[in-house]
Amino acid sequence: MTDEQPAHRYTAALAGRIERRWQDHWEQHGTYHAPNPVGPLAGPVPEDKLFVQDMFPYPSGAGLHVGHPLGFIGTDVFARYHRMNGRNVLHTMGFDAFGLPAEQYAVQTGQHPRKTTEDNIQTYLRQIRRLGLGHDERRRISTIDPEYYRWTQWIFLKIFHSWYDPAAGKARPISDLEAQFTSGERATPDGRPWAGLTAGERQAVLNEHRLVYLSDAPVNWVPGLGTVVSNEEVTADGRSERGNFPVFRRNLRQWMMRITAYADRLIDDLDRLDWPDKVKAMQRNWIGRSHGARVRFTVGDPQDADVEVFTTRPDTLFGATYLVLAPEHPLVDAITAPAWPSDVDGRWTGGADTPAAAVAAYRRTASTKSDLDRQENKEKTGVFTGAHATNPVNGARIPVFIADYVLMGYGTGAIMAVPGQDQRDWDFATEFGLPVVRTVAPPEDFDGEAFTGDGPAVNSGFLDGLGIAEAKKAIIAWLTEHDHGHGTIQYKLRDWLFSRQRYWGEPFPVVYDEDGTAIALPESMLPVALPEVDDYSPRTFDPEDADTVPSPPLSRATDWVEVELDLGDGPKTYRRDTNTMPNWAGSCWYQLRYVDPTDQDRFCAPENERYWLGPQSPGDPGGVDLYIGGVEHAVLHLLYARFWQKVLYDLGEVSGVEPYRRLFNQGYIQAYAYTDERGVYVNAGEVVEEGGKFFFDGKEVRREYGKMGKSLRNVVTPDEMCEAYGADTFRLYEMSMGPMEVSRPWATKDVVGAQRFLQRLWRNLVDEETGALRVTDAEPDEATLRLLHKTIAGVHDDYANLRYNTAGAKLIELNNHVTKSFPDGAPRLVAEAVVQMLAPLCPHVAEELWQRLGGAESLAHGPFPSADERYLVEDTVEYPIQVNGKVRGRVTVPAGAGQDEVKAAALAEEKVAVLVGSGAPRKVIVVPGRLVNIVL
RNA sequence: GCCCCCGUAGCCCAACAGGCAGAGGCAGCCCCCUUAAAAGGGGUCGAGUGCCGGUUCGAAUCCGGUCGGGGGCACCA
Repeated sequence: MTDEQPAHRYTAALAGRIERRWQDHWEQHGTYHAPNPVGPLAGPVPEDKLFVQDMFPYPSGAGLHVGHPLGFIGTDVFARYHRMNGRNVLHTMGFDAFGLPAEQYAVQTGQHPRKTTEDNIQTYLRQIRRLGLGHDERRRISTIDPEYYRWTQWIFLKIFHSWYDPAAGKARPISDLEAQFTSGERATPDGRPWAGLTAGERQAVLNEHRLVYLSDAPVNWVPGLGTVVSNEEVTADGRSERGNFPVFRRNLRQWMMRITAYADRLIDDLDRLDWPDKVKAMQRNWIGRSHGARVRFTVGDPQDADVEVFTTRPDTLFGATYLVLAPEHPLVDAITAPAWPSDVDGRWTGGADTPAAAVAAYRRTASTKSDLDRQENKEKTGVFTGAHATNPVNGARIPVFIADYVLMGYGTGAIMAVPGQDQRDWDFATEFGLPVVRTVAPPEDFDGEAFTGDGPAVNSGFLDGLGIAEAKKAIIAWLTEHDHGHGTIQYKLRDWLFSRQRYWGEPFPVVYDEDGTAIALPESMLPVALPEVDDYSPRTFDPEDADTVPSPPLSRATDWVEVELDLGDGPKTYRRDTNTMPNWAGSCWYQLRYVDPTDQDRFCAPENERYWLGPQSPGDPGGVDLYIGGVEHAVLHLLYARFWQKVLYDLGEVSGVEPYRRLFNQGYIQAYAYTDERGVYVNAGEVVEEGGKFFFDGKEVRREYGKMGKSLRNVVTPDEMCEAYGADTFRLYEMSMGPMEVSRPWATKDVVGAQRFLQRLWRNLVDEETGALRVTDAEPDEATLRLLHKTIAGVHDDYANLRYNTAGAKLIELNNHVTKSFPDGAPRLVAEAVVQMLAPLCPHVAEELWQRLGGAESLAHGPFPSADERYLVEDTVEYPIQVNGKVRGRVTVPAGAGQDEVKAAALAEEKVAVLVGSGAPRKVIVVPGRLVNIVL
């Protein structure tokens, strides 16, 4: 059938030939090479630059489906548009190739992860090359390349050798801290002079301050993965984000990064970013800053201990009728009374004979509950410790409980319970028969339980009558003055757990001496290469078995682990750290390496960093000009990368405080999937629709909507689309489906619309039978010029604002006009402009047509047409005339007509005149250039 | 439970800062080309904007409520 088609029709086959030709051309000519100010990639640089970046892809073994390139094409169109308009555009793509998925894929396929990962990268590169993305391929990087991770390790060392100086509000070299201790400017923790401490003691003191430190705190242990993971990688229901395995809290010695030191700056600088509000909100929420106070309660009869609580509502202190400690709270044993008071409430004892027995039993039950159980079951439980505390503000004697609704991990692990103003406390108080004292007067008509709204303080002594805000101030001043507490800020954010017990990651540039002291390796020993091992598979465990311990694969590489080094005091034997970094490490700084991918001496030359990523104006945080990716990294990658950027900024290594100035979340391409009567997925490509029902192989199937994936049997690949329609058609279709940020269903049957448009456009310029150019030297008429310039103006605006769907529509509209008005071929003037405007969306066919039109050079660097104002202003305006808000007629008046003129013309219009009748209208509204509304 | 976003022709989507509901594509229908067909050409049909109420001369657009869909957070003191 194809042999019947005209020889020069723009078919998939022709598109394919054109596309391959131009892809080769671009590669050979380095069309998308963006010059740097200095270094190996230096060249003449225009002042006006643009750095566009896609979120670091992981080269999956499954290859791409049509959803993946959506963002890549989006950035490419934006980059091409700006490149055509004269800017120096940096756009490239590398690979985030370390990490669990790569390792799991390798284990599955029985091949070394380096092999599978590198193969996958090749597949990926082949797939994205076919899409015609204008990448500077000199800047391809991969996190698994030792020349890349050498600098990841280098940054780790920088962070390790730093501490956060709260006084300066920034990170400083640890040597500054050491100098402060040496000079006595800063006292040692126990007051001894610095010189009096042993070397080990000094290191221990410094380690307390480092931004990277080893910690024995409880961490998230995932036996099913054989590794620990960070808080950010644990889902709300207490399972691992990857693999969905149970997560257990265990004390393990692990590397942590002190991201909490940056909590305030990470929140405050969000205001300086051009990011979706949703993502900002998620980060604010994750960091969870809350202002409140710490209050000390004396516990015991007589005084045994001070229990400190954190509260965001210190103003309600007079209403605290009991205290609650987390079951794991370290003071519980100390305060638990030897016996119940004689009049103890039966509900408080848990049926035990002594408080100690009750506490032990309660702790046992609590520890067997998973986080999920705790969350799902919001019934309040707890037991009385037999102890009482004294409310510092009024001397009231209040009982102390333990209950699992108080979490050890937040605040101080202890609360003052104010049932009158807190629903959780209300629920507990109701369950246990505890008194309620309202300290904020609810409105008259309030019929709820705890009242959390604002109102005047009551039952609160010197606070009475004050609103919440003033009462907080007053009570904090009182607590401070009487040494019962102080105002404070609390964060939900925890330090970042930075080690993994996996093979496929960056090794730590750290060794341990015979005492087990961690020693950072000197820069000269970087990179610490990942050793080749036979058995790289992680030791995983029964996912439910909490009592297992991690066993890093690197610990089995004994001849790598034991190493003889001269670290200053002669050759000695050390043990290497056998953990690897989390896969987030590589993506924390990759934009810096894109800027200077081949620099041997530094992770990025400062001149290049300033040019591409530096602040552009006072107050500008700096960063990538447009960063496109999915919303799923809102608090993982994006938070970690911001943290590293800030540390590097504090240390003077980079000029901007933020890595990504503007963030844009593209939507997802989703797809229908179909299941048969057994619930088994059937090949979605073979399902047919009939009368609103769906059939596969003649049998009705059920339709569901969601992701595209192998197991759902609904994957459509860009390769298939390029084969069947060509890459330009595919690009155009993806960009036409809707606005970039909206998720939408994939519909292969709709792709033909994009292809028809390109065929029509091609036909307007090229004779389908002979291949000859069909462009004429005819002067376009006025109407065509008006439409042309209106289109140019609109398309500029659309491209600049990522509205590619409407840009495409405007080009179709213009082309339709050309088809109708110029059956003998397009006027050259119009043809050239159309081709130029098409180029960002469909670069191959645009290059081809441009060349046929006589363009000597690639269209990649322009020209791009600009609109002539002359054709944008109309000489006449058609006004719709509304009568009481309904359109009843229309008049055409000169564009310069005054309001009175328009009004007169409107009233004279015959249909309107009939409606208005003889009486005068009550009101006539003339909206200049828009419409007339007559109110009767 | 709390917070955020979205509901416009059969489907995907336009409509800038309240001013004529339709730019574009798919499907449908008609016609042309064709022995025939369509991934060809030309044309055409099609919703009053989820629902209720308010503000306004005028509401898809602003406000309140409600229903439906999607997302985030969730015993964080």
